[in-house]
Amino acid sequence: MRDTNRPNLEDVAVLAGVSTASISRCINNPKKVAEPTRLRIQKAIDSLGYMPHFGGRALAINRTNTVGAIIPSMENAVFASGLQAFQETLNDSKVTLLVGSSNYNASQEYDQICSLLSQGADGLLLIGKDRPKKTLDFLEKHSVPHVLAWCFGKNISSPVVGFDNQKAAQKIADHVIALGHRKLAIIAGLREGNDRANERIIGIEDAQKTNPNVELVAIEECKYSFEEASAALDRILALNKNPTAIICTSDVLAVGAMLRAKELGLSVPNDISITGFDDINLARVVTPSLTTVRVPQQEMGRKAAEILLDLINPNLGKTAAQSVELTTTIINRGTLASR
Amino acid sequence: MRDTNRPNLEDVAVLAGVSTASISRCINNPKKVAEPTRLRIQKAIDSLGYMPHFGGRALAINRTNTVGAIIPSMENAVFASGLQAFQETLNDSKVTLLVGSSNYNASQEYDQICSLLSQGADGLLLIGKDRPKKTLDFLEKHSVPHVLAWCFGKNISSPVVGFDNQKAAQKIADHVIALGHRKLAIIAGLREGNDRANERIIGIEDAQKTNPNVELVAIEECKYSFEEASAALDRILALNKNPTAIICTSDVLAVGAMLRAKELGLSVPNDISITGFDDINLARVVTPSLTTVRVPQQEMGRKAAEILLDLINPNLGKTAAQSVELTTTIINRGTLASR
DNA sequence: TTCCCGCATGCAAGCGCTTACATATTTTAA
DNA sequence: TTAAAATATGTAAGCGCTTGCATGCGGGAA
Repeated sequence: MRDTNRPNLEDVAVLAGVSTASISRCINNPKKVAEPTRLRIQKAIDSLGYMPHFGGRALAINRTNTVGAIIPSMENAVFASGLQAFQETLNDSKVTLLVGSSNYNASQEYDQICSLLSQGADGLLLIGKDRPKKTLDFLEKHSVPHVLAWCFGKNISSPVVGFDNQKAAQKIADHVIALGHRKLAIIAGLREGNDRANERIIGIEDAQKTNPNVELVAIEECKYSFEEASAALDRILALNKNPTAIICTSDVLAVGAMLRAKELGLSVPNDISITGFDDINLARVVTPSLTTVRVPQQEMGRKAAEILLDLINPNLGKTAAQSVELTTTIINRGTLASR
Repeated sequence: MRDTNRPNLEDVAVLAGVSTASISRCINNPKKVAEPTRLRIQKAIDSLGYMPHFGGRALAINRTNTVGAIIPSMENAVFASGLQAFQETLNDSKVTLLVGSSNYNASQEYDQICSLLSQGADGLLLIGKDRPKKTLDFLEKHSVPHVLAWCFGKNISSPVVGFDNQKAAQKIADHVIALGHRKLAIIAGLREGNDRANERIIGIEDAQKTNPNVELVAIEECKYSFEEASAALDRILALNKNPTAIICTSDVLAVGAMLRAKELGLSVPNDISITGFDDINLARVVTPSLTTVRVPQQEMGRKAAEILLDLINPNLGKTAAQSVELTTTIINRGTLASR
């Protein structure tokens, strides 16, 4: 079904009085075509407003210069700036980014993977390292170039760029404990299919275990929204165990808890300390501002792009794509007091 | 260059013992193929892990079932939930979304448009209505189906779904004035190439003009970041004109100003009132929470998707794609006091 | 029995682009 | 001046998929 509206190589060729091959060369490898011809071709292209047809090219070279990223959610800004950096780095190499979101759901992620690959994605950025065998097999079977981000670990067969969630969580918990807190509670994202949430919880538990006089009075899981975090705080308080600090595995949760604490007339951090995770914009804005864990978002995005590009372009002697571990930093602000 | 890794229709056809045509039909129009055959084909597809090749299909039907959206920025959450709704609505129709960002820059937007169309986008979502003639001509020349969002207006040749920024800004300004404020200042985004910022300023000016005893002491433009808004507030205060209310054309700016006011020991809203625009998450979180203008983000996203889908699928007698005007609401919270 | 109709399937062209190979032209070296 | 090499351009096949048309088959009506 020829689209008469859209000019194709043929049209340009006729107008420029050369063959389609020359046009193609002129576009992809200008030095292979003589100067005067190139000028003539360029003029024809401009006057027709010609744009190469993506599908045609994809078919011919079996490559799309497109990669996909599947993030759990676009809602909270957790992945935004990492993704932005990812995209910018790709753009520098003229690679386009396709974004999908999985809604923290493994089967939706699987569907998105299929969809993005059908779309022709040459490679994929995925968040986290735990996924169902089905997904893993699929990636393997089709030998899909991919990078995992927002996590780290040995013995992962895919290249990874991120940080050790468990250690990072342990670090902030240790910090809280060092300040004298002895009764802690956790508000975390749903662990199901979310290794980051899971590892962060484990990290906090690790910290508790190495300090026998520290008690972990509650672990509440909920979705990443203010409302759910509010409710989680209510549940924790209803236990009457009086934790002095709530360690949240995400800033969104921490802020939700803060909002609720304020409603209840509890002072943060005097009555109760709260810590976050991620250091998104929100953290700077609440009062008092949130003590949290800064995650190297931009660096992850950039690095992940570099690795993925390496993976896709069987490279000019460049070093093979390597996993990289980045570090997190505790950002001390106003929601964590000593006891 | 045959990719031997990836199975194609031929492979499936051989395995299932039918022709490629049947496979194709089975995928696109299952009822055209007999039950037993379909089962056989399905089995072959599954066992091979076959996925249709996007480029091949795009070439054959001249359609990609992909649309592009170009938003000014991913940074602040201004467009996030609108985009999310847009995407979800598209997904329901099995259409994929490609996202680009223009960085509030007309020429970057132009490049993105080219890039997305090259990628085969069947249609485009664009933010705002003012753009250079070059861009307009391009869209026209290639008769690109597109929808504009986040704005409204008569005499726009493209379908639009959004609200009247000028009226909305006038409304909040009127509201501020009705509360007794007589000296106002504005912190706005950069007008250059940003019709929303521009119209919002004009709307505030309109309100001022119809109230002769109201003075507009300063209009400061800056980028959408806390830091820039802080600086803008400093510049306004340095004028020593003592405005009692700062009307900001975005929540990000308002929050930036609030943060700075707090640093300066100014109480909001007692010493100075501040209003925002957009009603993003941030607005609920600051203390006091931000009085702002709620923008029907989700509805815009959804509607825009519906219209775009209409435009792309020359439709089954459905009504032609129509512009729709949505309304904004003033959300009274804690940063606006009466005088 | 004959004829026709509808259904399931196959055949093959063509969508726009790239590229190996062939051909024509120019440059260089001897 | 001539042969060889380098350069510029054209020819045509093929990438994977869809679809109009042709074919074959079985069942009902006459």
